[in-house]
Amino acid sequence: MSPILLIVEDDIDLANGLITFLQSQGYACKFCNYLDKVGGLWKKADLVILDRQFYDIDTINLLPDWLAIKAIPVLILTAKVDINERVAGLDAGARDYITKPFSYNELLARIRANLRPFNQLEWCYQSLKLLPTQRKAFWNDIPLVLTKTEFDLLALFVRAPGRVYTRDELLNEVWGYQYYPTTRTVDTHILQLRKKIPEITIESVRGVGYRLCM
Amino acid sequence: MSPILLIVEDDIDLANGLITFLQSQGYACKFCNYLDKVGGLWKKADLVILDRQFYDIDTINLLPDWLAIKAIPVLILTAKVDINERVAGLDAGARDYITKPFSYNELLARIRANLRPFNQLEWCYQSLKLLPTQRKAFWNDIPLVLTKTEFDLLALFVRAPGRVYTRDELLNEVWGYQYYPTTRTVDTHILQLRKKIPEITIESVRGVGYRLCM
DNA sequence: ATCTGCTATTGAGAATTGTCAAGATTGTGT
DNA sequence: ACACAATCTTGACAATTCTCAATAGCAGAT
Repeated sequence: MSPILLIVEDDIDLANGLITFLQSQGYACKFCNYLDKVGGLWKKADLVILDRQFYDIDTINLLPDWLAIKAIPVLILTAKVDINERVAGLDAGARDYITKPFSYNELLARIRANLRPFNQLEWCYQSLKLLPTQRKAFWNDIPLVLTKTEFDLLALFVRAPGRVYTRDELLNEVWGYQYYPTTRTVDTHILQLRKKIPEITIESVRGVGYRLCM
Repeated sequence: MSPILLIVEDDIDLANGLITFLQSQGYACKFCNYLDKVGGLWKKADLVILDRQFYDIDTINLLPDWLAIKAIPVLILTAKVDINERVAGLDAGARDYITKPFSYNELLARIRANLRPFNQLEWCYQSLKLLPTQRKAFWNDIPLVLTKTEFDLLALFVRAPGRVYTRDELLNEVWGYQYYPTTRTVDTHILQLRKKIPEITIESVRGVGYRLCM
């Protein structure tokens, strides 16, 4: 399953070039040149390439709101080379800052570098260790017996400890977009996890969803 | 508990300047100019600033081994500006690549960006801190217990301190367009917030609405 | 002084979540 | 093809928490 890149750019020619190149490198690309559609696409992306100057709007002002939707790495693309501008961009939540003109190869390297944490071989949280490729989980190196759904659910939480996932988000991420069991199903599986690994705390956030405690 | 930075650098003068500056910014620094000691210090660090050219050694060749000890963000510092060199650095596992001469402020921003966990975006107002993705709120790092509605309401105010929201605006933003309880409901929740966080001032603007004071 | 809008408090009802057990589905071995 | 086991889904019910409207009293504006 190849990572999904979201490209937010007002210059369609530049975007087209980018998309062609990135697709040739095996990335699925979504393109957006309407700001009001960014929010919807953001949810489905794994990494965002964001043009800082979007017509007359400075996109870093919108960045915090978007990151609140889903915290994923953002590479800002810009013509501004001023250092204070870079600092502002990074402090707004961007992972990286690339000035135009840029080399495709460098962009690619930075995409790889920022996507890397997502396809790590090993996820750890406290004494909990997950090996996603082997689909094995351990508590203090003692193997845990988890079903497929339980593992997927736990993996999602471990990748972002402390983050609150709504039931809808969990259904999307774990069960997939096409299939919608009732939300009771989520609860039941959370219950299972809590039973199987009493050492970890999965908090309910009333009215919102669940969170793995930090 | 301040983050620990490991500085691997052969130029002691440069390192001293860096360390002085970074310590003044609240980071604990460890310095290393013997490569065989890097491994030991690596374990204890939260982030590494690595000079690419260490005497006659290209440190990116050692990077994968070090990262195997512990996967932490590495910022490479270098005089090499060539793009292929940057790509090589990032592909070796570095999170970022900074070319000399560099600005202290930009370095700082990149340290912050790389130390910040993916989901740890913050909205701050005075001693009030909100983590939107975690839906957690703190006053002076003391956690506040807020319900969903209270959190949403507070988040709205914190994102625009000083701005006056009318009751209608609050109903739209927090409760959603479709649902209209009486406006008394807003008052009740404002009251609740004031009770739970006496330190912040939510002003009533008579005849208009409410505002978070600056 | 009067009126309008704000504060404060309460309890009923609504909504959400925890828990369990039964039924449906899938996978496995014979 | 069959039986058996493991897993997933669902609905029911209880327990809990939250919301919101109604009320009364208060304060500022004109």
